[in-house]
Amino acid sequence: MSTIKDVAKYSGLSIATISKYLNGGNVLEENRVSIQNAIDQLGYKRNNMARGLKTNKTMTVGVLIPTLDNIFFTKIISHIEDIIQSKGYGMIVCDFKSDPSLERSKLEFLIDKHVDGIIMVSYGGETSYIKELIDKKIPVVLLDRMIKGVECDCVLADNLNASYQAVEELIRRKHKRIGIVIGPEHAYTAEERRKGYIRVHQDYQLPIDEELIVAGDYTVETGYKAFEDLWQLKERPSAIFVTNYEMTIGVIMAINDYGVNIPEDLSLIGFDNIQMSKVVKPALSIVEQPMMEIGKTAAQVLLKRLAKDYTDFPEIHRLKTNILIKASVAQCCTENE
Amino acid sequence: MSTIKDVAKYSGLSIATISKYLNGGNVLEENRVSIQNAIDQLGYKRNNMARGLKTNKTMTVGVLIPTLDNIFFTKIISHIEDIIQSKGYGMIVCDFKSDPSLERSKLEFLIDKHVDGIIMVSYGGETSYIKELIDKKIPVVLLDRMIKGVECDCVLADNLNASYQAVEELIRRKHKRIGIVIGPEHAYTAEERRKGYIRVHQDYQLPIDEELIVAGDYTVETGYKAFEDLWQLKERPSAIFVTNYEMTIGVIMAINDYGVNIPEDLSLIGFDNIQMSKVVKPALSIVEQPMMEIGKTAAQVLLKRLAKDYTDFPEIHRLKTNILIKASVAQCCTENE
DNA sequence: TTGTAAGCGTTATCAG
DNA sequence: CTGATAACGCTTACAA
Repeated sequence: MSTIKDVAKYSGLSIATISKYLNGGNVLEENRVSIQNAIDQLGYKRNNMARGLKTNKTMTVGVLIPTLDNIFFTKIISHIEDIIQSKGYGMIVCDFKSDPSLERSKLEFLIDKHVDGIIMVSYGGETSYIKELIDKKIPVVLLDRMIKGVECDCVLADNLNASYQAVEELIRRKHKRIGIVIGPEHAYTAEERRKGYIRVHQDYQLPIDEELIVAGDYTVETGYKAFEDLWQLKERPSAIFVTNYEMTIGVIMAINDYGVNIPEDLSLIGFDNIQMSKVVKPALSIVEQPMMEIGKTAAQVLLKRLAKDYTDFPEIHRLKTNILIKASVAQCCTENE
Repeated sequence: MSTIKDVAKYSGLSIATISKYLNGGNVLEENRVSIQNAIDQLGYKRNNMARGLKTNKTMTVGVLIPTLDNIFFTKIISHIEDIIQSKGYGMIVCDFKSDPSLERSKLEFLIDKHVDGIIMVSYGGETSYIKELIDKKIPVVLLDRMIKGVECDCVLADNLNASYQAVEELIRRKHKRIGIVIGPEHAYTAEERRKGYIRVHQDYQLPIDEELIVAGDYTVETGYKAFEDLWQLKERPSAIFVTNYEMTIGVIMAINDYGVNIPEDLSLIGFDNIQMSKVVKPALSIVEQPMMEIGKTAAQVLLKRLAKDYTDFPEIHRLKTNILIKASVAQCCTENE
């Protein structure tokens, strides 16, 4: 591997001049040519480690997500990669197996790797993490969930309205007993989605039966179980809204096992995976989060901070979701009225 | 951030001694204690960039996959991350949007980032890439597909036997006209799966009708279209084997649209996504690739090379697939006999 | 505009 | 076992 020194020798100029050229400084046209020629001949490539040592930049951003098994997150980071790579940044990916206790050590790993910035979704929600990062002057963008009591850039879906709209579609179709499968109690997303459920009931002056609100922990298994809980109620719901992808799968598995007919016996709205919605029969209605927009926005905000632009800090982007109503939703059966 | 220098001052020892301690050299017990104490007090963390400049290692490995939208690849890299991180390596992820023309530039990006090793799945299959890497002494492990004419470590599923077994299950159930939806012509995986299909037909002395072999390009759309092609045949197949996940989705969508009953009208075996197989009705039979094993094995082989251990080079790991027969497969309808 | 030279924080060689 | 000291390849004052 050739170095600047080699290029200097080859072109008969000094190291400093080469460096200046490399960094876009002013160099005599004549010299530009001979430097570029030397670079081409030698196949010179700048050594990013040496550069980083000097500039204290690695040109990498850390991406910390709960799991790589979930298309919601991988779609997002796919778009993050697009954006940051166009600016020369690489993306070091860590997942913490959805285990908040791993979150900490993975974050530390990223910091040890001297990433220039971090995009993360936090399950732990500990404010101390972020404060530390801010101390170290490492820009952070939070994804999917805010952390209470911390000033931090954040990009997420408008979960409250997503939930509101989904349930509203059901209410408009005369459903009165609407089950909702939400996430774990401490999760920000779950709280928002619960609020949406409650608000739309209030707005339409429908009673709220706490029995109909079942919490899972965003896994397939708890989705399955949540359905069972709802289905064994004395007064069954006539519709169910499931608030994440994994639990939607669990619910559908349970529905198949219990021989429930969709939408005759039950209307169903799921979450997040547009592909699956087309594969199951009847076609599944879903609430779709704007993964691409989330990823791109997060990357752009981080890039902005990386460029030392701290205007509008903290930026909170609450992106609109999209709802697709398909055959899995029908007018409510009269028996429930 | 404190440096070795600070630790040296604090402990009253020299930089060289601290460095030796840090790298596991022999240091007087007395000094060990005071060094460690200094480190703790100062919160010293080794600067990996400076270290890398010296050792010419970044402690990162590049991972290049066709797309982050595909659970097959993301599951694999999730396990890669597990293994390499336990050895202190970070993972820089790039996807090339399934576009072979992007493959090259992404690979270059990774090289520019000075990754210590690379795990990649190549669609382009250009031997020059790999040769370059070998020139640069960067270990590479190929995933999912071999590249003809290149000596390189490689980890993949035993596609030929996977295909053989799936079709064999169908043959055992008296199917005689078995459609197969394979990948694009130049793809290694597609060729292997085609070979399996042909070999099992030969072994069971069944005629091969080329009409029944339809190539897609591993996308949902071509899966849909492949089904249409098969279904409009004068003599329809009584069973279909689809050889990747995306195309399986496409086929199921088409099956739903065409109102085909599974397994009465058609037996079906899909590929790769175990979750989906449980969600659709009737339960889908699938061939499952051992993603975890693929990821872990690839990471281990790379780690071995990174440790300068070149025994058994090149290692080819052809991992066994698993076949799950569920309700989507039935005995052949008599009408086709 | 160009060149000299001093670091950035490590590792590694070689005396002591 | 320990400590000066010279790299590693680059950026950046500062001087010419």
